[in-house]
Amino acid sequence: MFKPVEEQLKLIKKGAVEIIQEEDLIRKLERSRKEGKPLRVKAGFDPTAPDIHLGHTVLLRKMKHFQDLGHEVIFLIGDFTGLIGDPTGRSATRPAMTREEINRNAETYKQQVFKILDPQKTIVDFNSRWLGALTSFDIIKLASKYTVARILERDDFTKRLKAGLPISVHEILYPLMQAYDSVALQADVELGGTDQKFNLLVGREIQREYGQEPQVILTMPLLEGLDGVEKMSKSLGNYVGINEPPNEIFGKIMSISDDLMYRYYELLTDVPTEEIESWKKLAREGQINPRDLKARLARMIVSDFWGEEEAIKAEEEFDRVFRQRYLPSEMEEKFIEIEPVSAAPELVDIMYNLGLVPSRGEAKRLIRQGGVYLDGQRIENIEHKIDTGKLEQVLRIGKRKFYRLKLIQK
RNA sequence: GGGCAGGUACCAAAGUGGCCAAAUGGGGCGGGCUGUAAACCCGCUGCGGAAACGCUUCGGAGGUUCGAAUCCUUCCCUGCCCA
Repeated sequence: MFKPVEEQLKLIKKGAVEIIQEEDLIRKLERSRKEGKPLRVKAGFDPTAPDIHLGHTVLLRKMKHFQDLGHEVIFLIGDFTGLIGDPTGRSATRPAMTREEINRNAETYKQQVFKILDPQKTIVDFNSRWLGALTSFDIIKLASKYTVARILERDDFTKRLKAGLPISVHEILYPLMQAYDSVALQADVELGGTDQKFNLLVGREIQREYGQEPQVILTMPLLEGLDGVEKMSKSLGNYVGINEPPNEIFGKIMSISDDLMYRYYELLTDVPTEEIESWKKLAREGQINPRDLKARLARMIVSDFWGEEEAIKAEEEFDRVFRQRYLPSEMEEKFIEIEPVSAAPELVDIMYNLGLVPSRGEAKRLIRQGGVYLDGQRIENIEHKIDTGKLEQVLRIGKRKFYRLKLIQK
């Protein structure tokens, strides 16, 4: 049933940053093979942001590898810990989520992750199931198993402490809660980004405290966002959501730097590392245009989530709009009602009233800076009035936003 | 509980009675260059106004003053030291 340990290990290690301890993993794999019992592999996700982006898929792809090897993968939704808020990055107090919201987010989550994971083989669980059932007594008992000094070793905390930023008591509890998840699930392996290393390690210690064999931890690199510097995250706005329309995904991938492109190949596709390296060389020598490599990457990523056909369509559309400078094949339609007698409306008002810009000032700014076009004609005058004789015209704002304006005579 | 230092725009951070819609950097947006690259260069970045200018902003509330981000009172929040 299970492949030889050596072979499994090779797939597991692909792309991983660190495995602690590798010997433990080998031992667990050997035992699992001998007893015909799959390993329990856990990875936790925050329910407050059910929008999965490419950054998450690095981890999901690793989970998939374990599934393919026949192991039991637990997709853990941290609905309880989510209420505490992960100490990484201090956001404002989170509003308490209702059960319905959590369920709804969980559904959204599932629908998205199953684009990568095998739904038949994935166990979805919620940590409120056991964390919510802990009594104060249980929590104190749990808290007694770790020391403040050790918690404060954590890099985020050290930094915040040094910078004079607040750390709330409940945040100190966060790693312990996450660690307890591993106890409750009797996890053999826990996966996470490199930023999770600390939390994952606490899991090992706490499991030991509760008389369990410590889990093996495997960390995956954090995917850089579109800017190529910060890690991909929704709040930084440098992300590609897997639910985004094919054209969007394609366009976003095309806008990344060449260096980042190779990184994405590495972490988001199954293209072997050696091949990526050889492309790099060919591109440097001018034998391939990096643009073509990038288009290929974009196509691969789009087809992961939307299928081959959509990917090809997205590429065609991209070429059409940005290489050949044609209009997009589909544009959002906006309707404008015109009073027959009154004067023609100003473009600024139209942009503002349709909600395309946040204020009239912004609309004027865009026009002054030459970023607004009507039917391909750059508009220079901020007092420009639209031609009411044309019942349909194309409004372009900046490089990417196109709208089909339709006038309706009242 | 006591003492001290702070809270400024999306973020960081200057500003300590009028010249402050508030320096500077980052981010964002627009333009240029291009491969919709990246890097780089230029511009913009509270709201209204063509402009002049007006209006609303500097933790909250109140006050002093012709005039407050700046001074006073009070409340809330954060950090440090002491207990």
